[in-house]
Amino acid sequence: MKQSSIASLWSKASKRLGSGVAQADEQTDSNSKSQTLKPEASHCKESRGENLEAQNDIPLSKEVVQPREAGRLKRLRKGCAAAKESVTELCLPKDLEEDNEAEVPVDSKYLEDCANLSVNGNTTKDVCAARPVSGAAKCASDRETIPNKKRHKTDSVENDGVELSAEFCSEGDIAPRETGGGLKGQERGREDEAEDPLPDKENTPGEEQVLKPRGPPSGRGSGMAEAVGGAMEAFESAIRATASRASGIKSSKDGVGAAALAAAEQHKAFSLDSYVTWKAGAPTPFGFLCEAFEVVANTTKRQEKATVLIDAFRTILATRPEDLIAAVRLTANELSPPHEGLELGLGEATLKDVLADASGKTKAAIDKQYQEVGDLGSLAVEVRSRVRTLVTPPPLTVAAVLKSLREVARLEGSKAMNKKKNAISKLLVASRGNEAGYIMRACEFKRGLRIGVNDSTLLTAIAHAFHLHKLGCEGRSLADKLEETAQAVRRAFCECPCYEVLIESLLKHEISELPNYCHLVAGVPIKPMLAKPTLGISEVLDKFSGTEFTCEYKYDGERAQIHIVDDGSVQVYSRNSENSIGKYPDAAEIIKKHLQTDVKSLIIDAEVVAYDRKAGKIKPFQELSRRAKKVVSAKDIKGELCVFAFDCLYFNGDILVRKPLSERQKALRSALGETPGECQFANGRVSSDLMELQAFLDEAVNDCTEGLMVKAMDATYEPSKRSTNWLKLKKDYMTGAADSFDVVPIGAWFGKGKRTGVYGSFLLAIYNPQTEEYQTISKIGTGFSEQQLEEHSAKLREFEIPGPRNYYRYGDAAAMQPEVWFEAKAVWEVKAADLSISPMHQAARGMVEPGKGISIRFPRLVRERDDKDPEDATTAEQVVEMYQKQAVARAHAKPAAEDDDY
DNA sequence: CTTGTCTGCCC
DNA sequence: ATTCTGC
DNA sequence: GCAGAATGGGCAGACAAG
Repeated sequence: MKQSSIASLWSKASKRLGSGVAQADEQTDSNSKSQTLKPEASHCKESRGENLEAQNDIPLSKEVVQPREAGRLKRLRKGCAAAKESVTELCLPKDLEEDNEAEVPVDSKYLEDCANLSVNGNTTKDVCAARPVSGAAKCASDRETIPNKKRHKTDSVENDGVELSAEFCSEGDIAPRETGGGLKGQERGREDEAEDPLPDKENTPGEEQVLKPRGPPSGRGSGMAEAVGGAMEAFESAIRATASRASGIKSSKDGVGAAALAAAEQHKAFSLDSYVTWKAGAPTPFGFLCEAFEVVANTTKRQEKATVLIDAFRTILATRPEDLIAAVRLTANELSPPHEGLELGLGEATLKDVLADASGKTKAAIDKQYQEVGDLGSLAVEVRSRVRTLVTPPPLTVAAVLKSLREVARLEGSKAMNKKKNAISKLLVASRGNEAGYIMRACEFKRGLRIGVNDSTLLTAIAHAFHLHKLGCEGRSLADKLEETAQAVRRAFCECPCYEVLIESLLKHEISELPNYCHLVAGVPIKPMLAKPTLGISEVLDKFSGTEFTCEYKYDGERAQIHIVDDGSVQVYSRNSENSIGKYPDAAEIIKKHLQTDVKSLIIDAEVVAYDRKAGKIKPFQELSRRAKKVVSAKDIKGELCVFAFDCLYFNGDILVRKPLSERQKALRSALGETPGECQFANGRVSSDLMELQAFLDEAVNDCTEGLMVKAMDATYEPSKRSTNWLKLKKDYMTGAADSFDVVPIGAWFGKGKRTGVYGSFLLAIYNPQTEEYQTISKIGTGFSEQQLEEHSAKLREFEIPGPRNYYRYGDAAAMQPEVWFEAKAVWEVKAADLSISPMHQAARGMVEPGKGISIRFPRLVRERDDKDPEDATTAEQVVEMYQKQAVARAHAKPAAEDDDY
């Protein structure tokens, strides 16, 4: 049985159904409606109703849990109550009824997947396969080598294989747990906290005893499903207890001090038994991770979030260390390291389709519910909770979920969307409790998991978990040691941003050896250093007073980290570590051509910019973005470019990241030569004189760049950090220096996540007195404080009209149809960086380019203009004027090569 | 075949 | 990209 | 100040729909 995970069943079913995948898929589609699930049995109704009642008040995450106004909460309740009326049915993919085997979480295919994520020749394979050496880890993992393995496997077959094929109502078991996971659970958590602020070391004894079905399986009956149901309650309570203990920690002003110390104390109370309620060594249940997510999502305290994750990871380390990579991947909300380029290919629209299909509701109904709930995750949980499945597949495991998602990502070709949708439905069908929600969120890569955890927090948790697991809580200054490990792990990840490599190294080797296995190397992109926005030259001088600094042009192109690997090959990586060699083969050639003779390996940081060599001028960003992403031959390349290099991170085996900028600049100049218009060093100047800097900034803007980057000469390169050692200075940050517009909000979209219940974005229009039209110029969604957003939402609600006025001009694409229309009343001042010819927006339509309007780049709200009427809004003519001014400025720019005057 | 929608990734 | 917010 | 989560325009590419 090579692949028996839930996801792989699809392909098996395909084979059964027909000779080819595509054909099978068609059949699946046409059959799916007839595979409708049994309507809920009437005897279940009551309990389900209760369940719903409770659940309505229990959104998945904190954003929804804590609406800022009572009104919003009311709306939410109302929405859910309405939804409750509807009949639901779940349409299962045809093959599911036979999907009753145990999942095999770490099978050979999975190991292959790991191996494919090789970095730098080091595959993950050996490590995945290798057994952890360290003490506690020994107890767990190997089904092959660990003595009690055989028993486990047998159990697993019995439980998963036989029992689950029988029809039974697992929801009955799961439902109360969901209730616990939601609002009631929260209240309970708070009570615990209040009554029992000091943790008792035994960890919620009563509940735990009841809920912990360890030891031999309790017969073939409830099997795995029940075990996991029980387990979820158990680790839920344990995790909550952890969280509430951690919440007692007070942060202190003196740095690492009190908070970290208190947290360190907490770690000593960690008890594996309170978490592990599934079979020792068995695959880590996905529900376990979701429960941790839930608790993490429900606190805003960073320390508390970390503690919960640390406990979860420690548990995995102690029971099934090979699951940690998958758990971390899911927590990081990535399918693979970014440079692997694996994409899910599912977004909001398609996921809503999945929910519509699964619930038997119309898309419109789902839309409406989504609008009220503001989160596809909670929506999925809700949908799943009142659907009864004929057959309940075995519980999901962490490894199986990740594997499924990766398989979804690999699906392509005609009908791919249907296949993807089916695969997701299958996961949803197999989900219990809040799992459906996190499956959904895992699919929303754009938005992330939204539990308040990103790389930085995650890395800390990984570091602490490994430290505690391997080295225990011993030592006098645990907090300091933990912090030390965290720093080492963060640094390792910065230089080698691949969780697979990181975790394997930590599993396989001593923590202290991490730098030997996880370090900067040509061929693996590192996270680029970022800059802080600043409001003006005086702020820059202020921040850098006393330090030497340099100013460089901030070119408006695409960030490119260019690697020369030892074998002479060249790679180009984007700001987000995507491999973009396909888009910039010419940049790679240019760099090759400019290498000095003794360059063996190199990593430079640069901006590639669209360029007109004949005119010797920089072209706008939009030109660059028109390039094909995958150039087949040199003739496909659209437009010339110039590489503006500004940093050097690695040179002939020397890791320069930790050296000061001054030194890195020298290295850069010794590694590369210059040719104007092909390969240049960023135009820079060293000065601390306000007037001189002002002049340089003006020059930069005149030369078609965005402004200046200001960098401390003695600073190291801080990967992925938006450091105050790099400041960016753009004209549009400075009040008065930016283009601003007085615009009229004529429509809006409902907000998601923490903006649930208010509008999330607005459609803005300028006024055209000639045509007497309001013409859209952009949407806007930033620049509001929460309070402003509430106020504006409330005010505009009064101006709501059923449809657009006939004097509104807006694009006819779906994305340009607001969910709500307004009378043209309010006037807002909006700031922007640039104007562009727009395929969507209608401002000054036809006045610059036939059939096209004008739009703005980086729009943000400045303030409301109470003093203006809508007819006083910026006019089409004024927009054209601004656009022309910008175009003329570009036309008059000096050739860039000529100002390289230093 | 063309056209429109969705997604991901640049900024 | 820009911006706001709780820690 | 950090870390996280809201949100923008616009492009290419992949599919779906017609």
